[in-house]
Amino acid sequence: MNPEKVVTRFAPSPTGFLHIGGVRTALFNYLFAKQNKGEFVLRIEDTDKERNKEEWTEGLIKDLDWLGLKHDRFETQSKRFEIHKKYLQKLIDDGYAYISKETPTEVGQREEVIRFRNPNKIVIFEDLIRGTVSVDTSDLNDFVIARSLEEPLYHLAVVIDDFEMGITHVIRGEEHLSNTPRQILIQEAIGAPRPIYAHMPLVLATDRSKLSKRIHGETVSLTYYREQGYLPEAILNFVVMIGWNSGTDQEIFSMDELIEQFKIEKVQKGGGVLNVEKLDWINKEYIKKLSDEEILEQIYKYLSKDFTANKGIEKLAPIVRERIFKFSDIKKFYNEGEFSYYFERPTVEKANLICPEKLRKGKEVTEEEVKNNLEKIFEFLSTMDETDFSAEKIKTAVWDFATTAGRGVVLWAFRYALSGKERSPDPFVLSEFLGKKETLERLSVAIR
RNA sequence: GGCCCUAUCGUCUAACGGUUAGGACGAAGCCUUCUCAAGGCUUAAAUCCGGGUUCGAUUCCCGGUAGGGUCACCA
Repeated sequence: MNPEKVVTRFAPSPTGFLHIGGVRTALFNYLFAKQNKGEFVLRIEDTDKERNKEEWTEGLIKDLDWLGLKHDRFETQSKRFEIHKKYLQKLIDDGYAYISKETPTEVGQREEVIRFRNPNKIVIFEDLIRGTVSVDTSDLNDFVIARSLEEPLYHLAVVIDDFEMGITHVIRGEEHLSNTPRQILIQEAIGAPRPIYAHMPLVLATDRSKLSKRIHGETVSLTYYREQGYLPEAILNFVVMIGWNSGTDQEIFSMDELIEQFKIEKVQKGGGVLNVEKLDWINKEYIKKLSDEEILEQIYKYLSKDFTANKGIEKLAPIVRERIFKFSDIKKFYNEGEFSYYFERPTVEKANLICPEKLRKGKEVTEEEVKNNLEKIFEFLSTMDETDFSAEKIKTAVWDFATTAGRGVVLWAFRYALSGKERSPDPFVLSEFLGKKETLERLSVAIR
């Protein structure tokens, strides 16, 4: 048994929305902690007073909560400046750091800062993902670790907090790889043990550059995906697949499966491009598992009251579920008129009742013929029981005739008469949806 | 530019040094109850280049090339 309890942390700075790459970092930390029965700490790194905003912190917490990545402990770095100060003073007293006179070159810069006395050595560390990394710290110079005793900077605060919070594994993005040597230097100066590092490959944009809010816009924030109607499970599932795989053909994982199967050693070294089409596919896989009620809830959310007030709206749920990749597609389909014919009579162009050439199998089809076919269907359906007007029953009633007369020709006209669309669900599903009375009326309109 | 990291289909990725280089998304085509969706099947599609090591390199080593990250009194 491991005598030391695993503690990981996700340490964002509250300077903006949670980034999709941040989602992945948080997830990896979460998974690693959970699979080792450890602790997952959320630490807000807000030492930069200029750029931080309280609202971003709230957003971060909400986002993580929505994703279901619950933290076991919450810390705020800025509240710990007394502790940082204590260490800083000790570093100075021990000669590891010194107060340095400066000539400010930018506004806000101080005339005195605290610099770390660089021992100029070669730092070698083991990375769980990358293996041995070796860096000569000489060219780092005596870097600044605090603006003053009360104002610690990132590197110092991180090292002290990781130490004091008992962080055993630092799992973070590759952009921090080059920060690690100087953090190790500080660690050694304060006598802190070295955590185990794991630097994850970056999530890349289509052009293979690092995904950044500034360059790639809103599509990097979690908020965007939530608003688009992606499920949190799907986002997590998608993001974990960038840079990691189970070694099997499995692609859809529940959180429990991830906690069990995730292996940090199997994480890829190279960065991975965010592929929205794959996200769509994964999301659809999750949507398929949703109940009618859950789908209906989204229909209410994305569509106007006028529309959702229609009687029978709940029957739309199974149809919608089959067609959408993400919930915002509901709105999109609505705008494209995909739902119009369920509650409103469509306009039927006589010429369109004749199916496209491909489906006619070389035969000529006249309007007269189509009209006769529809009359036949009308007759079949007229004899049916109004209370047992199911897709299955309707199909049975019409099937033999359609087969004899030519399915393409008959069914196209039947479907088009009901929907007025070249694309729509099949005529049986539509008939059931509309009910006997409305179905017959639409048929007679088309015949007339 | 210095330092660091990386390199298999368009994308995400499999492959004890020995495979017809596998899967998934996407694309194309076919089938399934007409269209769309779903489902099934099929096809196209990759080891960056050059040297080694080895009987044999996608795999190990070196070099090149390309890409990325990072070089703050931000995190």
